[in-house]
Amino acid sequence: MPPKNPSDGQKRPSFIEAARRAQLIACAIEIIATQGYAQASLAHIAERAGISKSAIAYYFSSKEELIEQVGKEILTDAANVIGPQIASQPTPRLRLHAYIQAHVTYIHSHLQYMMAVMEIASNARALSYAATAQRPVLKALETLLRNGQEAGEFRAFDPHVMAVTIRGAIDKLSPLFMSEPDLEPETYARELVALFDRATRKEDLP
Amino acid sequence: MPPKNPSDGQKRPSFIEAARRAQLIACAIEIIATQGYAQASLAHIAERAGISKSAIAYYFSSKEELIEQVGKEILTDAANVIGPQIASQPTPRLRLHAYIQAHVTYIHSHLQYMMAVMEIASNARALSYAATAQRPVLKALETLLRNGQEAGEFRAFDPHVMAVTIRGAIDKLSPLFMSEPDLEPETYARELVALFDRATRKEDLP
Amino acid sequence: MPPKNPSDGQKRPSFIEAARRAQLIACAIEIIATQGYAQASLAHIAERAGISKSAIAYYFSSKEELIEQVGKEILTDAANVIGPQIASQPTPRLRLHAYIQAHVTYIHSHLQYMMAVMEIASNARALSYAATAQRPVLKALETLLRNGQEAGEFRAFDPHVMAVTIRGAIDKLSPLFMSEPDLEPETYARELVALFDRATRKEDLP
Amino acid sequence: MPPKNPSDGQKRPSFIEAARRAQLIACAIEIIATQGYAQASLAHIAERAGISKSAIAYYFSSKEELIEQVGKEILTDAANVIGPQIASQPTPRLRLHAYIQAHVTYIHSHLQYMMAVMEIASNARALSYAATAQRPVLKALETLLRNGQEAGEFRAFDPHVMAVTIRGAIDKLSPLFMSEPDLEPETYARELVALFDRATRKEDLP
DNA sequence: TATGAATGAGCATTCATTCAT
DNA sequence: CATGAATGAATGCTCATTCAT
Repeated sequence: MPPKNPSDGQKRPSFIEAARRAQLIACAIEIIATQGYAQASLAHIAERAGISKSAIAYYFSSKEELIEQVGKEILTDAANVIGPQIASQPTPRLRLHAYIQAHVTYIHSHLQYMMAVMEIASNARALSYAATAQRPVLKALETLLRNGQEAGEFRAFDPHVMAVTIRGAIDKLSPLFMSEPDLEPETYARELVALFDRATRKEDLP
Repeated sequence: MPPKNPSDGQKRPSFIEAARRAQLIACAIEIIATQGYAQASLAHIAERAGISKSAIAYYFSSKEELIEQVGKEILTDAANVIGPQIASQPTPRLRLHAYIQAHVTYIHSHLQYMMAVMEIASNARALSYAATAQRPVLKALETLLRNGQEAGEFRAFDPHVMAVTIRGAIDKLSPLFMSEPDLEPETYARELVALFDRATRKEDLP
Repeated sequence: MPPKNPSDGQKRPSFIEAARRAQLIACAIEIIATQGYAQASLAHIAERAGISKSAIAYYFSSKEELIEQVGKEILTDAANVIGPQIASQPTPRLRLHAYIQAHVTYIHSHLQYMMAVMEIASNARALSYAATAQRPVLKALETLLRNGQEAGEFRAFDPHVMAVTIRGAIDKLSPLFMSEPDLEPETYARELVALFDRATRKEDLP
Repeated sequence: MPPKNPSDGQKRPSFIEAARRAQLIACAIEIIATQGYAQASLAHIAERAGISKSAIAYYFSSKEELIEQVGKEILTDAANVIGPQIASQPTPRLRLHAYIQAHVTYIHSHLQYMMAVMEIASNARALSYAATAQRPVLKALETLLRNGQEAGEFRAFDPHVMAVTIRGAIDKLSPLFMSEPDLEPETYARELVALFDRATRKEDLP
């Protein structure tokens, strides 16, 4: 039962263990993304990983934990890549542009991950974090928008409505890129930035 | 929208059949919307309908068919209600306003139906129509937008991007109204109309 | 799902259902008694009954319910047979004799049932009724003994200790008859009655 | 009775082995007694012992052997404590009194051990010794009783029946003290001695 | 028209055991 | 001396489906 003391100081987390966990998470992502959450049984995941069902139990105390790790893995990576791109921008308006731009780029290049995380979000009603993880994301976006309004860059829209709509546009990206693989993300991002720039900007801005 | 009550005990064999089908569809919607797709087993549906599990097989050749009928029922009703409201508008721009307005209103007043259809869409990957049903909807919206551009009402955006984004905003409505029951649909609709009006309109329009 | 409304008025409980339930209970008893509680998996029970595992689920909502029914079935029958024999006696002393006599006879002739119920009692820590069912039995015996003391038939012993000891003697019967099949129950009963008669009776009685 | 603490780091290979074995046996007893036989998986035992599951295999060839050792350990200790107390008595009648008295006292002060051994006896049907271990105990008690009869101290009862009944009374003690922790063992012992003294003694004795 | 009965496949999980290191 | 890694078997349970009546 290795996953006892994850921070044990000296003892390295047993390289092979980390590898297996990563492998299993990767297999789970693959299956969820390509065949749907319903097909992501431990048996299927184990089969794809080429190990036995019980080996999964050896690394994850339950299926729920595995799925949670999958979600965390993906969302953490996304946040690490996208976050800095937004934060590096000097003004709210540019941050909004970066917000959209970064999301489009990341989603296009991590399609499988994104499909997986969306499958999990919609199917894992039982999983606690699935529902809760979305709120802070929305709140952060609302804050960005409100800052823009206070800075005089944005017009007087309802930040909640605007934030929800932007998230709606972003959440459409995964299935979109999935069903239209030839879609160019750069073009799409430019269009989307323009769209929300017009939707948010003050009348008298250039 | 409630299934016609089978009060009239006439001999017509197709009547009772239609009633039963409607009843089963209604029960399925209820369960899917309130308890999630995973809970919508034939056993649960039959139990709620007060009939035997095998009776379902009599009216629907498989669970898949039942779920498909549920989807069709809901989407047909929505189209019947929303469609005319859009069509009655004289110009593309007003049609877009009506498009958004009608969707917000309909979704807010048919939350259960909408939740059910979204549950189905995300969980029933096997169902063929789930993916395909979305295409014509999107195409119609794109046509509306293109008409507006041709009529000189809209600016030169990519109709595909815009259509997807509008659909994204609309698809967010069900979970939104679900988690924030006090949200006023009129206010939300007004904001959303304003948002996309700015996103679409020509610079030199008032 | 037949086990819904057990008292439905007209509708007979579907003869075949009663038969299957009885058959499954009988098979469970057999396995538990002969091979031990640990071997009484649904798979084994189904195999012995010649049906599929899922058929068990059709008649019993869970394994726990099946086991509970087994326990109830046995204890009810035992109470129905033994109870009247005790109650028919005019005095506490004779009731005690009948108590012992009836238990020895019943257990000897229902060895399998008794083995099963004891297996269940010791292994089913989780099953609620297992532990609780023993208390009233003991309390009833204590009352019998106390009545005998008040009637002047018994000496001044602690009824609790005596009751526990009598139950201890009775609980030994099943494994005893099991391991010594040639033991004559009549002789054993006579000895046991004599034992507890001396243990309970007043000095000055004949 | 606590496992000898392996404080002395000497080289003798058998010492550390004995310590580990004792430790594992102690952990097994704790778990079996407090959580039941069903919870006594090797994983749980290893966890409580703070070692790995596979280390158990190093000291015990199988789970069965471990459990057998647990049983032997407990029964040996009990025999060592109780045996001399009985043997020290000069007459069969006093030996019987000591037999009961010593058992009550030992069981009350070693409740956990006794609970463990009873759990094992009822759950580990596969273990050969479980059934066989009881026979010599019973035979010894029968001999004691027969000696008393031959010495003219006891009346002419069936020694087998009496022995089984006395064992029945003793086997009831563990669950009794468990469910009624305030029960005074001295009082209980006195009552039980009196009970069986009357059950065994000759009529004409004082 | 409707049901009760039954099934086989699949599910997540637990367990004692084995083996290379 | 001890562990981490892995497994196959088994368990209780759910489900959509089938079939005779």
